Amino acid sequence: MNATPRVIIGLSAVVVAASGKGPEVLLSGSPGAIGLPFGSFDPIGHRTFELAVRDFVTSQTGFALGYVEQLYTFGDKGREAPVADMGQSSDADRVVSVGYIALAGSIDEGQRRAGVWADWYRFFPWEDRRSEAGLRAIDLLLPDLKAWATTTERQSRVAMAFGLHGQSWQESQVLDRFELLYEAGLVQEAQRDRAKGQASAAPGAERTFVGEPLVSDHRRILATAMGRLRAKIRYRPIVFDLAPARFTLSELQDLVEALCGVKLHKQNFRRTLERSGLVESTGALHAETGGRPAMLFTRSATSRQAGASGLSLPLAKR
Amino acid sequence: MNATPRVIIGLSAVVVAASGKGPEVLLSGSPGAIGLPFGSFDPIGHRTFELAVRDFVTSQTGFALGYVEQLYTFGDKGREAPVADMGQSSDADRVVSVGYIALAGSIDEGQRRAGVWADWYRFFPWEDRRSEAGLRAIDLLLPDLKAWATTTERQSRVAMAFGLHGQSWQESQVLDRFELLYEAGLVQEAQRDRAKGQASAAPGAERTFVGEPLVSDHRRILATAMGRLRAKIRYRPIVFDLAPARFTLSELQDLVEALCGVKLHKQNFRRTLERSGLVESTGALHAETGGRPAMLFTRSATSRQAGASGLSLPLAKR
DNA sequence: CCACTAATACTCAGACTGAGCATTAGTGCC
DNA sequence: GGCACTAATGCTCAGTCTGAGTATTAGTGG
Repeated sequence: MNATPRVIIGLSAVVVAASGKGPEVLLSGSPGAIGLPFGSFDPIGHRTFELAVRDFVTSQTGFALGYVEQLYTFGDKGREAPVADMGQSSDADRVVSVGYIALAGSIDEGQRRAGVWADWYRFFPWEDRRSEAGLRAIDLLLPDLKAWATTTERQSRVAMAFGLHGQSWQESQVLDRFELLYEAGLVQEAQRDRAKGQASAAPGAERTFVGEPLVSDHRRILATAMGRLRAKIRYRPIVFDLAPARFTLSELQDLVEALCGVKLHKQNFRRTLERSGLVESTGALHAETGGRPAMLFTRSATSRQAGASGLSLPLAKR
Repeated sequence: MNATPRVIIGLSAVVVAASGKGPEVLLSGSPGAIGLPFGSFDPIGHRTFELAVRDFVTSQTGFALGYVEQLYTFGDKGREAPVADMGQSSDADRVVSVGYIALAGSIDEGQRRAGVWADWYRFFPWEDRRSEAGLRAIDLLLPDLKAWATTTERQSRVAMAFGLHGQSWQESQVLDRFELLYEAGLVQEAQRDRAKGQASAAPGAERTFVGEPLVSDHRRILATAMGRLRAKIRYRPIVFDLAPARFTLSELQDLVEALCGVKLHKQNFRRTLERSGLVESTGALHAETGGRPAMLFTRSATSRQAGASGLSLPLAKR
């Protein structure tokens, strides 16, 4: 009975913060083996997972987390962490990781420098459709994806995920896109996991991949987090956990655009936002843009109620 | 190192099927200790959780599952299964359970009799707002809830969850409502867990609870499943995994109403459904209702594509 | 006082939604 | 065969929401 391998529960956290430039995630690890912050779950010490996550993130990075939410539990054999990473585990152990997303709010330069933060689009260049660079990333991938899509089922999946053939781009399908790229062997993790499976690490055709890899299945966890966050913006007032206490509507829009990787229609965004009752104007103005000064807003009391609704995302054409 | 308690991963499955009457879930256990089907995860034998779930449900009940989706991983100390349930585990072990929802499609009488199925509203009478009985269940709970809601924060949570004070009832907030009732001590599990914590099982004031309890935290898992399913109906064509291959629009509407526990506006339901392109008419008619015969429909090819959208739910007034 | 830049205001048409009224095609009875 | 009855299906109308523009305003820096 003791011969049965133990199950180790790892907790991984996608800690998201918004700096001036856009969404950033907290990383840990050494160059070449970068990953999300993680810790293993102590069955004695911790009453709930969520408390454990708050605990280890704070002790590892000094950050106190605000909003925390469980994402998904990942247990696929062959995609888990290289065993060496997990401290006291042994070869026979099975690592299961429970992924969490945590919002660290808006951070200042000091806090930013205290941790290792990275723009999340470094790992998912194709998810940023605000810039030419992101659109180019997709153009780079498409030929290979199309070559891989030999069946109509695959073709349809590619079309839906990447918004081809008149399908619209769904910003929250981050995981679908990543899994497609993984299956098609177009992200580095796929090659790594296959090599592990075959034991003989055939070097294979050296190719350059689009987007940086992460340790273990952490890029998959990050994709899950991005997708969840992007979806949740639409039905829960969750942006405000990333925005500063006072903001102009343009700043809020920039934040939402950065998170969702799309451009929004300015006037319509402001219209639905004001109607929603989620924000209320402080009297103050903010005059540092060189144009007409903007009204500063705060989230309203109703936006804090459990069950408050989210934002609508009026896309800008093109 | 062997003194550290092991972590046991339990898998629980909410297997949903639609019989003629409405949504039913598969149960296991003996009278007085009814729960969801569950099995423990074998770290060696199973490559992924999902495969493990399919495996143990099929071996325990003979059912082949269709759609399977991970719900949530529950790990709170104090709400987990009584240790005796888990077979070979010992007292010191920590049980973590990964909940899944599975759709078993539409079942016939034979299949129905082969397993122990129960209308899910037995456990959540207040979730069924189609009938007077369900509305009465809420009336029974409200006085106690209001008595419990001593702070404005609690009052606001109650109002949002149960659609008080002009808030609208959100059919997918099943878990919020259940957790509120748990916190307020209005479901039997709350009393049970408290007694466990205090070791001295004080009998307390014997009260009658609304809705039947389940073993461990299985009612919470079921609530999560119901909420997920109800929410997902709106954005994925998931009803069709519960509906028979051919159905009339009224039958489909009845199914949706049963799942969501609300009444829908007939003409508007049919209108949005036909516009959505999710169904297509077979030529056949179905004339057994005593009225004008209804057209039989099937789900369309596009409804099977990954990324297809869900149904809109036009509520009927009152 | 002027040019410039964002922010904010206003408008309009088309699509979608909630509600209700009207028509139709079966069944079963006389 | 005709009639009452019952669902299913069809149609209409007003109000709201959304996409897309055009227009105006209040600062800043010469």
